[in-house]
Amino acid sequence: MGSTPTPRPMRADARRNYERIVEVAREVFREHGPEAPLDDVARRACVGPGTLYRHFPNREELIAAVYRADLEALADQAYDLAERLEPGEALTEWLRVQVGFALHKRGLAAKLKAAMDRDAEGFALCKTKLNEAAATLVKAAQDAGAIRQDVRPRDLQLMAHGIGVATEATPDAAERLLTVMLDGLRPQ
Amino acid sequence: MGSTPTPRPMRADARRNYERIVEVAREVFREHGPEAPLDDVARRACVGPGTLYRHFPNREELIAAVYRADLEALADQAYDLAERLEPGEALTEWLRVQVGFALHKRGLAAKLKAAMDRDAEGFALCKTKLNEAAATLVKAAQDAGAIRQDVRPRDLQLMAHGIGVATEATPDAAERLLTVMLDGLRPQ
DNA sequence: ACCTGAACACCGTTCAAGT
DNA sequence: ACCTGAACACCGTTCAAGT
Repeated sequence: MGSTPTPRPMRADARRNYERIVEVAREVFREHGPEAPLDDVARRACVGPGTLYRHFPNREELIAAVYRADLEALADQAYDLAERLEPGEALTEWLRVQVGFALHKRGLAAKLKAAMDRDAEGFALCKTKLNEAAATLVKAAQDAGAIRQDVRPRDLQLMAHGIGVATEATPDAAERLLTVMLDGLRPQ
Repeated sequence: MGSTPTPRPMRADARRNYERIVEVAREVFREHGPEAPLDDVARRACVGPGTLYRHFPNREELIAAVYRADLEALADQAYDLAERLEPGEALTEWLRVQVGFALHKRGLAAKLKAAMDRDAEGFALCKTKLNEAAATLVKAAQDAGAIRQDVRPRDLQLMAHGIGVATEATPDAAERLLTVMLDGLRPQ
């Protein structure tokens, strides 16, 4: 399988560069969207373009590095919500959070999903975490009779993503779409 | 307002070029997706890149020219369905068609929506047509009590778009998402 | 080993010259 | 008026030289 053979340690200066690049990339993506020139990232991180490409062979890998942490936080939140709220509410809240995440991100959500669908290396682990989190919430909600049986965890993520990207330009519609979707999720 | 002052007639050879470019662009976009090099389009249409840019100052305008007809057909279908089916069914069918349109298009749907949101000149008219078609179907369905009152025509288009782009890579999920959405649309 | 930055390739865009 | 295609600018990517 294409599993990483040995995640060999990094030399101190290499690690420093790696981390500065990720940090700078986050800023640049926020300022200029996910299509911002990678040369700008390299320049602002004070490294040559070659260094950037050594660490991140393509744009998707850099995006992965930047947003991995956010996605893992999203997975963690699922378990938090599961502890604090009843199953139906927990799932509802989580979907709300996911839509919020997709919103206001200047086309980033779409790029993120594309990268995850294409199995960008850097996403392998956090993709699993997200899937497991979704499965946990959905199963609990189904067992509690809060949502219908004929949806899969994946469906919920897709819906949240769809609503997020669709309403990116008109966030006021997001709430109405969520309402419809949540009503549709109730046992019919 | 920024309305076109006079859509001056085109010389015969200019019109020929214009139409060949649109035709070729449709093929190229289908083959290589909506990011295909415009130079390829120009080359295959046997015109210089300058000619292409004269007619279509940017990629979005070319995309508009290519898909305008499809979108107007989509609007026409709405009225067809409204005649042949009862209001609820007509709306359902139309949403299904819209999702199908967004599907299998290699990221085109997202580009299309972006272009329409940004009000690309070429879309001005067919955008209105689509909005009117959606308004007609939604009003009829609401008057018939087939769907809830608290959704707007725009919401339905956004949902269809969202489902389409979200399930582009996994079309089998589209059906399940549509079911949830349609159930959520019923008067609660 | 890793970094650097010049060099290359590609593609969108412009514009002077031609018809 | 419109078309042509060379030229330019921009940006992703590679690689030889340096540390």
